[in-house]
Amino acid sequence: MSLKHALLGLLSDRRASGYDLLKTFETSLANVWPANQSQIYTELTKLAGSGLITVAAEGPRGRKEYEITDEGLAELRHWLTEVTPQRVIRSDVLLRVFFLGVLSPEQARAYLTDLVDMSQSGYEQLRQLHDSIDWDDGNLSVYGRIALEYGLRFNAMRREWAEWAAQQIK
Amino acid sequence: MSLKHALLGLLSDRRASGYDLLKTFETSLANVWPANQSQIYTELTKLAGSGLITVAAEGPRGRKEYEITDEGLAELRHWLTEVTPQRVIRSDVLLRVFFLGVLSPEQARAYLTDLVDMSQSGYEQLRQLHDSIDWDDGNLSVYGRIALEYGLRFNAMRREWAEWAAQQIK
DNA sequence: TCTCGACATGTCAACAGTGGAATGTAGGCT
DNA sequence: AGCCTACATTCCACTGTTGACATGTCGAGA
Repeated sequence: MSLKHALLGLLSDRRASGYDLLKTFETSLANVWPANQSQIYTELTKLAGSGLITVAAEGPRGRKEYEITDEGLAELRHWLTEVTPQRVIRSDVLLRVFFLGVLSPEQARAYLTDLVDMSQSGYEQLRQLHDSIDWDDGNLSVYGRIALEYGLRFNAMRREWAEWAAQQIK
Repeated sequence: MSLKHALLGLLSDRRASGYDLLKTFETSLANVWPANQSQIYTELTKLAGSGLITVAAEGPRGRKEYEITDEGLAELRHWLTEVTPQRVIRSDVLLRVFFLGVLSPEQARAYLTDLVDMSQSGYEQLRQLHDSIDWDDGNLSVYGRIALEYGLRFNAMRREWAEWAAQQIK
């Protein structure tokens, strides 16, 4: 159900078309809640059907600009404040760790050192992104920076863990 | 496709029935790859159909004990060594952060301090689990401890981040 | 002996997510 | 004028996930 709220969240900032939202998902939200084209258009139609958003304007090429309604904003606020977040995150990265015993110690270590690299490059990518944005002191900047900091810390943590883990294998 | 590999992984350690596997998912794998009963039974039937596992024995109450085949083991090894893990993890926790601007600063801060608590209790739960297990030096112990350590570090990281983030809000 | 809880499996509808195909338009460049 | 790219949407088939319902058996203890 989170795609719905991701779209409401983006539309709470500014009105946008499906195409605009698709671009936003490809860039800024790609690391948090990826979504593809078909999913976004389908969800927008559903959201408009239930009155949480409306078509505010139509443009060239059949472009439909959606705008959040009061009802949609209420739903977004409800989700933010009342709905308890999921406690579990499915992680195929970690799932593999449980079964590394079926591999040779060398192969298992290789998996973990690959994770070190993956985390390192993830970190650097986010660092670059961080430096390329000129942060003002608006809401989007404040919360965007907070989310980005999470990504940096997460990758740093995972890197250190994977380094430690590789050493644990005799 | 990871449920498939989770089941293969568990069966690579020892043969088990759907019911056994269900119990394992409820306890040890619940934090990494949750799965419910219907999903597990459906997947086992599919796996048996494609020859990756076989019914090795039948017991009382229609119990079917599954065993991994050589083909299944090969598939598991392939997944562990060749298939590159997903880079993105969907996180509704983090998604909310992007949109905290629609709330008052007090409400936004409350969300973050709730995350502090959630992370803290997650940490303590894992710490208890860690202390309640008597770790030998078998494969399952080695990799189980590594996975658990990940959970501890993750929760610690998230806690510190959420504390820092709450302070960023004016 | 009876009953109840744990054991054990199967099925189905609904929703969420993936990937690809199809279709067409507006505007900028040569 | 013609072409190409970016803009823009819709539909479809398939896979994965959730939750509920249905069904039945074994064994321990009252």
